[in-house]
Amino acid sequence: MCGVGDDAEVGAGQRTDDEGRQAWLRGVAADVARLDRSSSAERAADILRRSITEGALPPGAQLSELELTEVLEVSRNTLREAFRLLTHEGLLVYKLHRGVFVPELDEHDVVDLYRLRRVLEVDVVRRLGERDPELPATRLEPLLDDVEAAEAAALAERWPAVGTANMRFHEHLIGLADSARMNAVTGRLLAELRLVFHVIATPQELHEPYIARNRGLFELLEARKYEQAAADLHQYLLDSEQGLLDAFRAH
Amino acid sequence: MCGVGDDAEVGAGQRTDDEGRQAWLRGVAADVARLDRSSSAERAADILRRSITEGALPPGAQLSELELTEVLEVSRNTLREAFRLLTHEGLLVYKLHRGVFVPELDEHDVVDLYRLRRVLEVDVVRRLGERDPELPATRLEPLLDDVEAAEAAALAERWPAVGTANMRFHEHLIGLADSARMNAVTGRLLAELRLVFHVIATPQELHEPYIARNRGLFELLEARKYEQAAADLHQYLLDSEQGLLDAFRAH
DNA sequence: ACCCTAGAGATTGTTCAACAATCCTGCAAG
DNA sequence: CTTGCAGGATTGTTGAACAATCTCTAGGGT
Repeated sequence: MCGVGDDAEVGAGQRTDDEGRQAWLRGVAADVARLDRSSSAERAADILRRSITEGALPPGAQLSELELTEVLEVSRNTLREAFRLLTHEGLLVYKLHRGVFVPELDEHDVVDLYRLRRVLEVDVVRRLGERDPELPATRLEPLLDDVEAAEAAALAERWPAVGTANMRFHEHLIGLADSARMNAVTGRLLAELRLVFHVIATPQELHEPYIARNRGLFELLEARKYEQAAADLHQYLLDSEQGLLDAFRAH
Repeated sequence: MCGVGDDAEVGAGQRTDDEGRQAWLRGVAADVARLDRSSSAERAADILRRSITEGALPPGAQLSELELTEVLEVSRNTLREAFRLLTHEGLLVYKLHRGVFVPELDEHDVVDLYRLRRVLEVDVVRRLGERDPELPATRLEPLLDDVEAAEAAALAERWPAVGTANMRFHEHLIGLADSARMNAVTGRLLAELRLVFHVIATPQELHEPYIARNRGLFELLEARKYEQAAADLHQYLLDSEQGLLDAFRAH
């Protein structure tokens, strides 16, 4: 999920026939990379990642090496490699000679995370207008999918699912910039944010207001009103930050 | 260098006597942390990091496990842990079942890196004006130190040293935002950029023009002309990017 | 009753040796 | 020229062992 297929980057720009072939090649390459990845360590990391992001391992929890080697059926060395992977995604922290823990983020971290979010997301949207080939409509499709997924999950009152759909929306938003490094930063950023969500008791109030705002944002992008979209997004993120901080102070 | 002493953050603001003591305590704590940290793995990573940033290990080079365990006198597992550390700093890349390599960045990467640089640095400078307590003059001292270091190194015609001083300048610039995550992102970003410098044959033309511009930037900050500083910095980074790309195309 | 110190037990940090899986090289066959 | 197949080298993973450090508890001193 983090840095597997980043080095493909084919230098496009040929006949449409070749382009189709290139796309197919990239697809296959991505599939292969997904199958034969570092296996044990990454597989263990995948399981732990899900446990953390889904809240099974709450912030503050310690991860015992001995215990997890038995559960995950990997050796201690491999497990420690998985720990390192997650550490650099911000999902675990090492305390020397004491072990690994799920980090406990505080209000200061929320402010820090949103500072970075605002800078990146607002800039991406604002500069969408200056792109050389006008943004093709197909690029916006993933965003629409996320909006609709959030709306559907809200109808079913599955609020955690709403949260992940909202996050995917912002991930895809950053993706429009075609910047591998922005994607990486955003990936880690949202992972940390997810950590914050789990100490909040009321997921509904936290996520529900932003379903409609995401759709509004999508429509502005579709209409190519990038400046207004950027302004909206800026206020959106300020509100979201404030909501999180308020929920935090309610312990 | 990446995630060791991030959790210190002493809540400053006392009498000058206490402040001196606090600073001293922090210094000692940092030294201790530097000594007894994860030891083997981080120590090995330090050596490798220097070898890479100083160009002894050029982009494209493969790092053999067997060879390095003998040179660094650590076990293979510890060495692999060091590899992981450097991988997430962007100084190494893993290729499954093939080993670790010093990444070879291309023009596309340069564009990507500068895209992110511009967003972050320009935003930091622009928002310096809105801070609650006006920026104390002492916060700018590290920047002045870097400017003077670059000027001194230029007089001695030590161009690589000029490059590192310039980078420190930008690192300290980002530091003014007091954002742990921006600092982390910038650290990795500049490390990757340093990688690019090593494939360039002419360090002088690359670094010299920016010594004076750094001083100009510093003076604008000192005069609290943040908007103009941001505009200057934006153009500065565009020029720097163009210079790098030109040097690149000269093979 | 309180503080400090020492030591036992548990956990992590590191090393070593071995085996399995995969990649690269060169060569022979079609 | 391409394809298929050894053989050697390198990486991926394991398990056991020992050293270093932390935590917790019990005991002595004030």
